[in-house]
Amino acid sequence: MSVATDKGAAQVEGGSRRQILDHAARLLRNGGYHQTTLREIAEAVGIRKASLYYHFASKEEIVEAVVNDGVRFVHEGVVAALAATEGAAPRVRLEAAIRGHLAALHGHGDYTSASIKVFNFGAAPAPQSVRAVRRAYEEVWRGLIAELQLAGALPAERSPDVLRNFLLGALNGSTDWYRPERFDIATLAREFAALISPAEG
Amino acid sequence: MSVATDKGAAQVEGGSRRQILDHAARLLRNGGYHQTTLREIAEAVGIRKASLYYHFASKEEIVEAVVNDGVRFVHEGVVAALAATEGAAPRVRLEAAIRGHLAALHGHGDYTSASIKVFNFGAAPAPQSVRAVRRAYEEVWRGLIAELQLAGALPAERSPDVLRNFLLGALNGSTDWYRPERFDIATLAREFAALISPAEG
DNA sequence: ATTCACCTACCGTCCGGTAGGTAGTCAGAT
DNA sequence: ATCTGACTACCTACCGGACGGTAGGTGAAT
Repeated sequence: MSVATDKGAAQVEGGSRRQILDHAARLLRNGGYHQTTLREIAEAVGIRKASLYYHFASKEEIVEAVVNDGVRFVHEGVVAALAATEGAAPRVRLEAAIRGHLAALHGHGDYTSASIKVFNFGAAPAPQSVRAVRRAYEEVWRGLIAELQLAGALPAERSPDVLRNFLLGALNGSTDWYRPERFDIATLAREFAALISPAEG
Repeated sequence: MSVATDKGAAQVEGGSRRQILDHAARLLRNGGYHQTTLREIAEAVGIRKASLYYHFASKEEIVEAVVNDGVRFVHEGVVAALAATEGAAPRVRLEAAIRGHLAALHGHGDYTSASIKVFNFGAAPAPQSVRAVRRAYEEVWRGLIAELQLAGALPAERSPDVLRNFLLGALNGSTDWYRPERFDIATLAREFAALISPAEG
C-alpha cells in the first residue's frame, strides 16, 4: 500500500483507527508484545509514529484492543456454533464448538492469533479488561464441558478443569503448526474431536 | 557478591557459565526473548553485563544454549520413560511418555519452560541447532505414535501428524496453567492419558 | 609472562512518549 | 459572502532511557 511516496501531501483514506488495529494485529501475531514497535505499526499504516497517539493513549491500549477483539471473535464464533447445534447430539456439539474455535483462530486471522501470542503484556499482568474477556470465553467452555460430561459424551471421572485446559491448549497450539493447505478447518475439527476420549464405561 | 570464590580443584568447566544459563533460563521462562535483557541476566548472576561476553559471544548464543538444554531435558526424560516401560502395555507406555514430558517440563523447571516460551528468536527463524534438537525430539513421538497406532492403542484412522501436534500442544500448553499444588505430575499425566481417545471400532 | 575472569566506560541505535505546530473542514455569527 | 474559532487528523522535532555490543584495563592465579 505505498499510496503516497510523496511527503507533505500524503493523505491516506479514513477509518484510521481500524486500520491501525489491523496492522497492529498482524505485527503482534508474529512478533509478540516486545518485538512489535509503534514505529513498525505507524510505518505499516503509512503515518508517523506520533500520530498514533491521536487515536490511542499508549502502546498498551493498542495491544489491549487487538487482544480483546481477538478473544471476542473466537467467543462469538463458538457461541454461534453452539446455538446452531442446540439439541443436537453431544459429540456433534463438541465438534461444532471445536470447529468454531479453529475457524475463528485461523480463518479470521490476525486478531485471534495475536491474542494468543500476546499472553502476558510487557510488564505486569494483563489489563483487567483482557482478563475479564478471557474469563468470559472460558465460561462458555466450562458450560459445554459440564453439559457433555452430564450427557455421557465426555468422561465424567475427569477433572473438568484439566479437560478444558487440555483441549484449549491443543486448539491454541495449532497456531504454531497448522497450515491451511494440508487440511481445511472442518477436517481438522473432525480429527480433533475424534481424538478426545468419549465417556469411559 | 563474590559469594563462593573458594577455588575447587582445577575445574575447567566453570561454575559461572552454568550459573549464567540458570538465571537466563529463569528470566527467559517468564519473559521471552525480547523482554529478557543482558543487564537483567548479569545482575541476577552478580556480574557486570560486559562480563557475559567473556563466556558467550552474543545474546542469541545464551538463549540458544538454554533452549537446546531445555529440549534435551525433555527428550531424555521421555526416552528414559519409554525405556523403562519397554514391552509394557501400549497405553501404559503412552502414559509413561506423557508423564516423562510433564515431569521434565514442570519438575525440571526453567530450561524446559523457557524452551517453549522462546519459540521464535528475536528476528529471523531459530538457529539451525535449535531446529535440529527440536526435530530430534519430535522423532521420538513420531515413533511412539506409530507404534501405538499399530498396536491398536490409538485410533489408526487419524493423521499421526495431527495426533502428535494435538498432544504436544496440550502438553506444552500446561505451562500456562499448571500449578503443582493442585495435582502432582503423575496424576496430571494419568488425566491427560485418559483424555486421549483409544482406537475406534 | 601469560591467561583467566572480571571490571569501567562508552558506542550508536532504537524504544515509548511528549510538545507544539499546521493544513483542511465546517458551524454559526457577522 | 466572509470571517472566526473549534475540531480533526495528521506532522516535525525532540526527550530520557534502555538496548546489545565493544574497547581496553586490572588484579589474581598459573
